[in-house]
Amino acid sequence: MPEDDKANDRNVTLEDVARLAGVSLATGSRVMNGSPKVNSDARRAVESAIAQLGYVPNRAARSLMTRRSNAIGVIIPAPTSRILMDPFFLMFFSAIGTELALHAYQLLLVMPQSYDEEKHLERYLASGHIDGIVVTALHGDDPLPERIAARGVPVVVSGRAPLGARASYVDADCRSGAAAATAHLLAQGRRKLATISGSLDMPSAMDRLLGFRDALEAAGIPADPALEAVGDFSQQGAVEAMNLLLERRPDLDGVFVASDTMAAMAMHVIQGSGRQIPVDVAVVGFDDQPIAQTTEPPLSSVRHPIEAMSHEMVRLLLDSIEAGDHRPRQVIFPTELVIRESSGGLPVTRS
Amino acid sequence: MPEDDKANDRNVTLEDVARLAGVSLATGSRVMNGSPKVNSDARRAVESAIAQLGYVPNRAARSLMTRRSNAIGVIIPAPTSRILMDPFFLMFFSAIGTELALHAYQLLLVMPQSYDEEKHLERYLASGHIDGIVVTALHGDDPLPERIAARGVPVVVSGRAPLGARASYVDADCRSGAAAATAHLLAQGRRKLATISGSLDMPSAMDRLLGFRDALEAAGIPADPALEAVGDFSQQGAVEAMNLLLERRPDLDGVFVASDTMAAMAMHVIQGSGRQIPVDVAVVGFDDQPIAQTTEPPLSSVRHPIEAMSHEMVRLLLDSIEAGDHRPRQVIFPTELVIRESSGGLPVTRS
DNA sequence: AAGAAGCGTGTAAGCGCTTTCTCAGCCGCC
DNA sequence: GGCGGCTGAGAAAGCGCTTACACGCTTCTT
Repeated sequence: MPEDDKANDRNVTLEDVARLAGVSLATGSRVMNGSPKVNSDARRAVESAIAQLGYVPNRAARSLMTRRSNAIGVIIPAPTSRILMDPFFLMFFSAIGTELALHAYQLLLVMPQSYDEEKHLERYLASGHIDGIVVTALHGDDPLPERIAARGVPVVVSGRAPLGARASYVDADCRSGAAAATAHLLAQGRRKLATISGSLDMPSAMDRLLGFRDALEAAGIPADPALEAVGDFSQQGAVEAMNLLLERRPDLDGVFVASDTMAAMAMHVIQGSGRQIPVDVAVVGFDDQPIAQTTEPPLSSVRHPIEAMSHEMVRLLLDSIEAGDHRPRQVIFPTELVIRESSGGLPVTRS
Repeated sequence: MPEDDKANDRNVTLEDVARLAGVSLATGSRVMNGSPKVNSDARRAVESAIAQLGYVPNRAARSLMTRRSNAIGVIIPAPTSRILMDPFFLMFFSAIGTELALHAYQLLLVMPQSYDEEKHLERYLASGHIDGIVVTALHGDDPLPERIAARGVPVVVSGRAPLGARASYVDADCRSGAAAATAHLLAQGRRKLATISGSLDMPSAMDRLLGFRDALEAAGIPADPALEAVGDFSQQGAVEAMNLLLERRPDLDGVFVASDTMAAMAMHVIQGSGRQIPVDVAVVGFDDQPIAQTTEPPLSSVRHPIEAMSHEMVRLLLDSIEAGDHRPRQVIFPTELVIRESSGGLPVTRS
């Protein structure tokens, strides 16, 4: 109570602003919405009144009129999913959230498991509380995006959307990236290449595996199933997969791992077995997350632009919302191989 | 367009429900809000109309009247913060979100970095768009909780709140937990105990270090600064810290690590150095996350009830919101030592 | 010089809901 | 049998905002 301008009983309303600026409510509203048909004197008066009063528009009232919530929902899969534990997600949330805030949209976290029935979730999503939806970490052919899109709510999927879904998606060209990483290992003279993949029911995991095979095939090296192990994007899965690979093919000389998080664990296993990286075994990861720069030795990795992709997802969504154009679009971002010491390539000069 | 009940131009409103049920709007509203003064016949009629029409109340309209948003904001620190990468956070979000959904509240993610000025953030938080706020991962004495509380918005801090802040907090008794873990190592006959701590500007990290020291002191063992290393709750920090400890005191026989994520990494370093766990070095972690059960050997850890704590946070917040009682409260949860193989204690029987 | 056209502004209608106020109907009471 | 008290339900007033519409003023047209 003493020092602060303490919660006023009533918040400042647009009417207060208009009164102070000496204009009508309508003009005040027009200024707030950047309408072009308002005299610059009036605009300035309103703007200064807004600043002076610290006016923040009431979203509820605005929503009621515009039939928009200015909120987009991010659906996150069950927490039991080990994929969710990947730091990748936090970066993703954060990029999406930051971009949304720029457009004065709110980010709502939606947890499907808190709805007892799927119907409830769908109904909630379609009830106008959310202007658009981001769906992540889809397993296989989840029907949710299609269902939501069918109800007229814009949806954008992170990663490839299930075939035939009326949803946009943004993805990285994982397959090419994986192929490039593998080709890079081959170019270092490695011939016994293994891979640790993610859960194969996720398109992104499958793409990375296919890219790995592509590169081997292009080099005329026959595929060896014993050199392919499934991690599930979890740390423990990676440890198990790496142990399995070393046991099955002790003479392997290179590994392509489908995520940096898993790659870091695989490196520890390799080193724990007495092998040197990259001398005995070369390693390339995927995602180019911060951890890639701090492993010992630093980890070569395939970078996909999380920020740019997140921004693109937001752009697609807002476009769709604001233009009312709900045709699905696909955007694929190129990946880039970042070579560090772990793959035995030329170390990049430190920047 | 073909198969679905497609987005109707107009959503179902309470008026539609009331008409179908043959009652007035007011009665419909009373049923929605569980008012006791409504005849059971009328109530049933309304309820069946709601089910039949799939009515979902319009939050905006409701907010406008009640001056509540039925949303609570979770403030997440900068993504650059390495702490944020800990899976702990996802579990935390998920527990909070699930609990909120039960109470028909929404979870809003708020990212401070997307506000160009601190003023904007505060103004936004205080403008009635959010009924209550959860603040996490505070570094040192962040003034934010106090500022927000001063504006009359209920705040609950995860972990100890800065001294003097008018905010509630929920924390685990980390100090006792750490002491118990350390005492357990001592009870195994270990005498050269090291610790890897978190960033010491975080109360929870400091508490764990203090608990470690408490137990040593209680056992009459002099503190040895060379046996204390600071990780920063990151994987890489843990690797560096463990390497440092082994270099400084090659004969150490036990380590207490302030998080399981770090402990898992420390275990790899220990094993990579040719030492056996628990024979040569016993390890105890903190958090009892899923990873503790899948390390090799399984990791002893200090469990704090994330779910229960998250629920308590939500409870405090909703109490405060609904009762209008903004007096700060503190709730401390006890921790529990979970003994697995890594500490050399008796292995628990597999369940 | 009178009407068309355009610009900037104000007036007022509502968005879908909650809640106060009012009142009809019914009980039991003296 | 008239009256207070009680219960349940309806009418209506907004909550703070956007926006269609109307309107006065200036600037062109022919």
